[in-house]
Amino acid sequence: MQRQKKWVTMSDVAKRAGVGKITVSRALRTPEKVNATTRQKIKNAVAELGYVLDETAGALSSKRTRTVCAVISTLDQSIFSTTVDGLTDGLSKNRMQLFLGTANYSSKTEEALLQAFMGRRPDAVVLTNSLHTNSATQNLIQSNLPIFELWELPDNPIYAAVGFSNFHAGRDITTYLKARNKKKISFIRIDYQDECRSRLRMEGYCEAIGEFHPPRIIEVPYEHGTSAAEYGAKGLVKILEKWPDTDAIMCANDSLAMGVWCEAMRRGISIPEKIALTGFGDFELAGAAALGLTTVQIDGYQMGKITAELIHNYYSGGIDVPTITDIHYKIIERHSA
Amino acid sequence: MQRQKKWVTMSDVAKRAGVGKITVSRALRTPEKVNATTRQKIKNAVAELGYVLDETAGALSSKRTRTVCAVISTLDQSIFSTTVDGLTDGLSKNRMQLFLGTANYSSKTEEALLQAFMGRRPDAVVLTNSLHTNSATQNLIQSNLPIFELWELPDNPIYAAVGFSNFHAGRDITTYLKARNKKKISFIRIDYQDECRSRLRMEGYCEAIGEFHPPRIIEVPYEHGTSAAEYGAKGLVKILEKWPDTDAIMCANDSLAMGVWCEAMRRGISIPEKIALTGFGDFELAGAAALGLTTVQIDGYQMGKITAELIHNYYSGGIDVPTITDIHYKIIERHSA
DNA sequence: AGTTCTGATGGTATCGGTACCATTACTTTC
DNA sequence: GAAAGTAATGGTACCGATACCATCAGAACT
Repeated sequence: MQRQKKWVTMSDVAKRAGVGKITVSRALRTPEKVNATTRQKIKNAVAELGYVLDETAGALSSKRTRTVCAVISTLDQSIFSTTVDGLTDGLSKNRMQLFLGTANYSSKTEEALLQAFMGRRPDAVVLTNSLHTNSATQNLIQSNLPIFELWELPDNPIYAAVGFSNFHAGRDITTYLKARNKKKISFIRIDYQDECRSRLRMEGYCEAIGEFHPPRIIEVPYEHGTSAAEYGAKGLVKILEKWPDTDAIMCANDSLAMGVWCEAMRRGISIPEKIALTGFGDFELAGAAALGLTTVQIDGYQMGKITAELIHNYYSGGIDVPTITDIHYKIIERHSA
Repeated sequence: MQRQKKWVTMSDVAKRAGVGKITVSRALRTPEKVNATTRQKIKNAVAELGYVLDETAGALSSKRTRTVCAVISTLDQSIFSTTVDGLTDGLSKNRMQLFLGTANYSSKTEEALLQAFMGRRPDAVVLTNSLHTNSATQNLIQSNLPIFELWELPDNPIYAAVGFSNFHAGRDITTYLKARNKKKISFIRIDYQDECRSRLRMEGYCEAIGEFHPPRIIEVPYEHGTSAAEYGAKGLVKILEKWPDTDAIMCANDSLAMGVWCEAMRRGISIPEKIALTGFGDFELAGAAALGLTTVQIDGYQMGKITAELIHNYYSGGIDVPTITDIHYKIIERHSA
């Protein structure tokens, strides 16, 4: 282990510029409150010394860390990655930074992570896991921090939610298939632990199917190491066995759909002629140059960016943070259905 | 804006447990130095008051923030996402947390981000962009912090590198194709700004091709909004025009390969019979249940985890951090080549 | 018995900023 | 012309931990 650099302090800058250190602080935080000449002197001193303001110390005295903690299920192959991009971009515009942690679809891990994050005294907390332990929820409420739940719109957000209705999305894409004269529609999903969003899409499917025909659902519990595409491929096989007259398959996400697609290819089943296929998420592989998959598009980047802005508003005062921010979704019609 | 919660402090805990606050600090940091009875009293007081240690204050006095700043090109559809998962997992084991920022393949943005991150006084910095501005490099060196460059092994790391040789990987997969009796091998890559890794793979390809035949390279500058699959599809078209006798295509990443694959499907070109295809990265879409793509696998999660451990070692003393940590890569043979 | 060592604990200064209040000079208002 | 207001700056007391040194009791050694 090597020695830490001796950082230049604000007092050093103040001495060099011939002013009080509080004036240096003001020149950096609220330049408009400092005379232009003084400001220039300080600016020069900062540049000459290579001074970088210590946010750590600032946080302690101002009781604002300008940090946000986000707990994500996982980033790997994940719909949340663009949201994190949006968050970091949006936050850095307001001199804020993001602490990131991954909870692996486990609300127990999420709880432990949140505990550790509380020690960082964040100004806000962002969650993408949909289910939390009781204890975690209690701690979050008691922290009195603005908590943002993303990628769904729960009935009772802890503080605020930014997302869309997975239920409605599932319902609408089912309706889309019915409108295209599909008679027998099956649904595939992976059942992740502590995760309810794909179930909500499924419930939307059930509602839209209604009396049309008995629901045809393939649900597989998630096992570590198995890829979504694999579940999709196996799902198709099961569907062909159980319900050979299926003419449309809805997948709870695009990766599943990719598995279905490839398995169909291997078996010489043409999509969409024999079976129509839809996904969810509009991943890269769904694009026209790739599978050309009809799917549901959600602007995850925007969701992150909006959340960052809401956090900023919360601390700027004046503007109330809405409990629910619906960013909507869009059905993207492509070749597969 | 609402009022912040009044946090419980260490003094509150000390009062409640009937000890000095320094003993509380010790009980939490180095429990073995505190008598078991005292420790229990403190533990009770902590639980009763719901105390969470303020790392912000601890950082100021100990001059160790227990944070790491990572600048990533992007997380969206990115090879870096598993690395970030590995980093956060590895760090949280040692009570450290990750600050994340995205630089969008621009070294200018990276420089600005690093400047902001320096204000957080991190204990280490992790970079995945391969190219940095001069000024950023200078500042990093002067910071005297351990800097970790990932996903390549540069000749002169700023401090240390954890990764593998993209050059060798590109060379080896070319050799793999030659060994399978491929006679005319083309290469496709996207030219990202401030990013050199896929160029290194290409150089590996060139070396392995040698005198075998003149290099056949399709390079397209990246434009925002165009997906890699799209570049792949267009790349195949160009190759068919320029070099109709091509019997193998190497793609600089799996997303490109997906575009090639799908375009080949649409044109009735069979893979691997007519054209063999390889990718890079072993994304989910490459798996056997999906495309069955022969590709190069890199354990990005492990890379992040190892980096977290190196950072821990750096501060634990004793163990020197190696300048180069080669995590190697593996050619995964599947159906496509 | 006197000296030294170890284990357990506490007091005080300090980390590097910002909040809060005070001061000064100069302008504006009635 | 006195009172009040405003712009620019500075002094001092914190924020909530940890570092460093001091203290003290009891064990172990000479």
